[in-house]
This record gives sequence, structure tokens and C-alpha cells, in this order.
Amino acid sequence: MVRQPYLKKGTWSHDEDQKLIAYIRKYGIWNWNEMPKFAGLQRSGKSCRLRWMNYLRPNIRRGNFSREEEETIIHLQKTLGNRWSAIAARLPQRTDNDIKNYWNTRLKKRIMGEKKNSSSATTETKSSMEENSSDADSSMMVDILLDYQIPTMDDFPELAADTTISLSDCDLSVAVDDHYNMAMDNNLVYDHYNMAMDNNLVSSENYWEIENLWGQSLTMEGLDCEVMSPNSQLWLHEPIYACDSYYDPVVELWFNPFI
DNA sequence: AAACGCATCAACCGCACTGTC
DNA sequence: CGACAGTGCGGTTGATGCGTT
Repeated sequence: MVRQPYLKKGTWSHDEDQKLIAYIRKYGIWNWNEMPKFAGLQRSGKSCRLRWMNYLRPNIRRGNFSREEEETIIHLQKTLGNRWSAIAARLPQRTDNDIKNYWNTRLKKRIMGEKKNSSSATTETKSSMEENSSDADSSMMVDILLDYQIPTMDDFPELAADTTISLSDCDLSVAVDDHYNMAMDNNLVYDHYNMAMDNNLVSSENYWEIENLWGQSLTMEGLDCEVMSPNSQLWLHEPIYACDSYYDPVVELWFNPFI
């Protein structure tokens, strides 16, 4: 009879966060089920993955959703349904869990309230939205996002899976520039890409945009440890979060992991 | 100050999907 | 083709905080 090791549940402690971050920074993500053991965590792989994806991962934006983000979520939810991961893919720096929570606790109620008031009022709101230029802009942005298909590595079969990719020293531009321009006609993607590459050093914000644009094949999980390393270095280079208006203990962890 | 209700969000659970053998 | 392992996703729950009585 195999004795199951004790697996802790519930809220993560500061110490556990430290261990997971330190481990991933050093070795990258290779196997969620095995990692906790080596990282000295008494957690399931699932729990580690969730904690990482929803809280510890760099470039996660926390705090209040902007009006534009709200409109985007509402629009995408209407179009895509409760496909939170798909919605999150179109909202840089927000996690699917955050979006799901925000929808369930706030937006859904608001929508229900609006519907309850009267259907005519809803129509009125829609037309007033169209009149309002900023709202119209956000609506247009949503349309662009909806039309935009995120490319994956499948779109670039020329690129070998073991290609060394280092955003921090712009190897990426050398490796994929031609393929990218050749394959992508979408100006939105092209602008994001150029915006990032115009900088000598790719900022974490731009990195996030690129990561989203290039799909999961270019994220940590899709890459082996060799390819992971440059990305890890990138995080070390600039572990800055977009939302800087409040204290976040995770930011503190990234800057001072061994406090 | 205590009790209560509600809102929020981190985390869990179960299922589905995908890749490998 | 089926079994299995690893991973991802969406629904749900439970702990916590906050406002109200």
C-alpha cells in the first residue's frame, strides 16, 4: 500500500511563495507534478500551478479594473461566453481567475440590473455609448481584439522547437523577424512587435504583450529549461508590474526573494 | 462592542483535453 | 486504439474583510 505524502491545502504562506518563486527562477517550469517535491513544497502540482498562474507569475496586474477593461470583458463575455481563458488572452496582465471573479461578483450583477430595469434602457445605453467617443474607441478596440487571432508556433513551422529565444538580448528579432513579418498581416500584432523591438531592452510590459501575441508556445510552460533561461533572465532584468499604485507582497518577493 | 449579512477573491475540485507509449 | 499522465479550464467553495444594525 502506497502511502500518500501529506499535501497542504489552503492559503499559501509567504515562505511557500518564496520557495516556488526561487525554484522557478532557478530551474524554470518543467513538470508541475514533480516540481513541488524538488522545491521543498508540500503542495500538489496543481496547487503550485494555480498559485503561479494566478498570483506569483510576473507581469500580473492586480487591483481595480479600468472602465475599458470592464467594457472589454462584457463585450467578450457576450461574444465568447464563459470562456475565461480566451477572454484573459485578450486582456493583457489579467488572469482568467481574476476576470471570472470580477464577472461573477460585479459585472454580472450590473448586467442583470441593467436588464431588469428595462430593455429600452439597455438600448438607450448602447446608443449613448456609441455617441460617446471614448466608449466608441473602447468598442472599436474590442472589435479589433475579437478579429485578432493569436498566432502560435504552429504558424511558424520553420522555427525549430529547440530554438534559443532570448528576448532580453533581442535574439528573438533575429530568429523570427522574417517569419513573423511574412506570416502576419495583422497591423495590430506588427505594431506591438515593433514597439517592443524598438527598445534596446524589452520591458516587462512589452514582454507580456509579446508573450500574449505569440501564444502559449512561447511561454515558460511550452519551453524546456534551456529555452527558459533567457526568459528567466528577462524577469530578473525588470520584474516591474504595471500597477504601481499599491504595495504588492509578490513584488517584494521578486525584488527580495530571500528576506 | 458584538452579531450579522454581504462582497470579494484565493484556492479547490472535477472534468476535459492533449500528448505519449 | 486504449491507457495513462500531465495540464488547462470553469464552476464552486470557504476564509476573510467590511459595512450595517
